[in-house]
Parts: sequence; structure tokens; C-alpha cells
Amino acid sequence: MSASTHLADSCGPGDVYTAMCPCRDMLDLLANKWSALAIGALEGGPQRFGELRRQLQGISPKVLSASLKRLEEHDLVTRTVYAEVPPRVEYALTDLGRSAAVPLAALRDWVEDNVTTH
Amino acid sequence: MSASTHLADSCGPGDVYTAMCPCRDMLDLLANKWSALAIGALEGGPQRFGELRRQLQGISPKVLSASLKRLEEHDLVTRTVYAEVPPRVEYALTDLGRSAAVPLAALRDWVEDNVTTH
DNA sequence: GCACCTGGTTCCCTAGGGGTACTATTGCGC
DNA sequence: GCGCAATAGTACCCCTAGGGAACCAGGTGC
Repeated sequence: MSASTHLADSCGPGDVYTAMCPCRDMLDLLANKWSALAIGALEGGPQRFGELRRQLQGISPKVLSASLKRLEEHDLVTRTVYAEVPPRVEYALTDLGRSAAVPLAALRDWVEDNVTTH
Repeated sequence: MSASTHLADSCGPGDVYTAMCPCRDMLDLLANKWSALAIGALEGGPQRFGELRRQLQGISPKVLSASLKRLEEHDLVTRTVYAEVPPRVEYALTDLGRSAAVPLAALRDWVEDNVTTH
């Protein structure tokens, strides 16, 4: 069924196992350490760049910037710049992002529950 | 594991947001395109190397081999070699792997549900 | 003038991803 | 006996993504 699928109309019902299905890109984006953590950090409300950087311990500003840019391009987060004196930029989840946050939270929870060394 | 046991104390009950928590490694492993697909492919039962390679469209043998090795090291899959004439190697989920497959399936399903509409 | 805050960007280096070609083994058709 | 096909990788290469440190703009308080 999948092998005979026409590729023109984006693999029909969406199949992450099909190489050129656009949902493969989305999986690649979400199935990523920093994306999963960033989206989780934004679940509690909008956050500034520096706040995210402190929360996502160990991330470098370059990688955080790139991750947020990619999330923004896929309409999972919004970026709002406030023209204030110390520059202020807030990142927030979109509706799509809030929806994606659910399975990602389940994944983070599973990890935390199954690695506790006690 | 034993060497990192004392680290668990520094992040208490397991916190993926803490950089040196061992669960960060597990998140890095699971929050990965190929891991998520491979574990999903194994949910239906043991699979041979070639079967996985065909299911995970677009993966190269090298990357599949490395991914499976990493999953095996983390006790998520087992690797069984049968001394047969055309070599046969079967990969299967462990109990831990089957447990991890649940949130990963939720993630894949979310992706397939939210990218179809174009 | 000077340090300081913020939200990045730039440079450099390395590790891993990714593709292709190649291997060992042995049964099978010829 | 000879070559070929099938399997499960590995060896070799390139190239990008990830990671660290330094740096920048530009306004503000001291």
C-alpha cells in the first residue's frame, strides 16, 4: 500500500514511514531533544530568550536561536519583539504548538519515570 | 549506570531540564527521528535488519546499524543472531522498549494527524 | 566615559548523519 | 566447479548540525 502510493499529493493520509512525506520533516523537528524541551518550557506561558536559555540547561545561544527559528517556521511558536530599552523578545506556543506539547510531555514524563536510578 | 548513580541525587527524581541528569541521555536517544520510527516498527513484533531497512524508508544501513546499537545499549531492543546460512539477525523490543513505544506512538500519531491537511 | 543588560551572531572545531561501495558466507542454478 | 544472489553489516568519504567561546548593538545607570 505504501510502496504503490503516489507521491504527487504528499503521500495521502500522512505516513511518517514514507521518506518524502512532509510529515517526516515535522517528525524530525519534534523528535529532537531541544525542541521537546523548548516546547515543554513554553507550556507554562511565554518566555524570553534568556529565560529559555536558563531553563534548557546546557543549550548554547546559537542552538537555542536556531531551534526557535525552526519551530517558528513550522508555526509551533511565535516570536514577539518588544521595542524596549533592554531588548525583549518573547516566545510563545501557537495552538498547534500547544497541541504538540501533549505527546512531547508524555515522552518527557516517560523518560523521567524510567531513568530514575532508585 | 553505576558511575552516574550519584548524579541522580543532584537532579533528584529525574529532570530532563537538568543538563547532567542521566535521563537527558535517554531523552536524546528517544527524541530522535530514527529511534522513534524504529521502535514503532518493532511494536508489531521482531524484525530483521533488512525488514527494518525497508520499513524505515530513506535510512542508510550505516545509520540503521548505529541506531539499533544505541537502542540496544540502552536496553530498549535486543539483538539476536541466528547462525544460519543467509545470516539472520532479529531485533525485538524489550519490556522497557515496549513501554517507551507508547509515548512515541502518540508522537508519530500527532505528526500524521497534524500534517496531512494541506 | 564605562560597565552592564539583552538577544542574538560569528568563528571554529568536532561528532554524528548520510551515501556509496564493499565484504564474508554459502546455497542455488547452470 | 563457477558464478550469482541474498543477508547483515562495515569502510570510506563528505557535509551538516551541534557545541563552545567570543563578540556586537545600543541604550541605561553610575
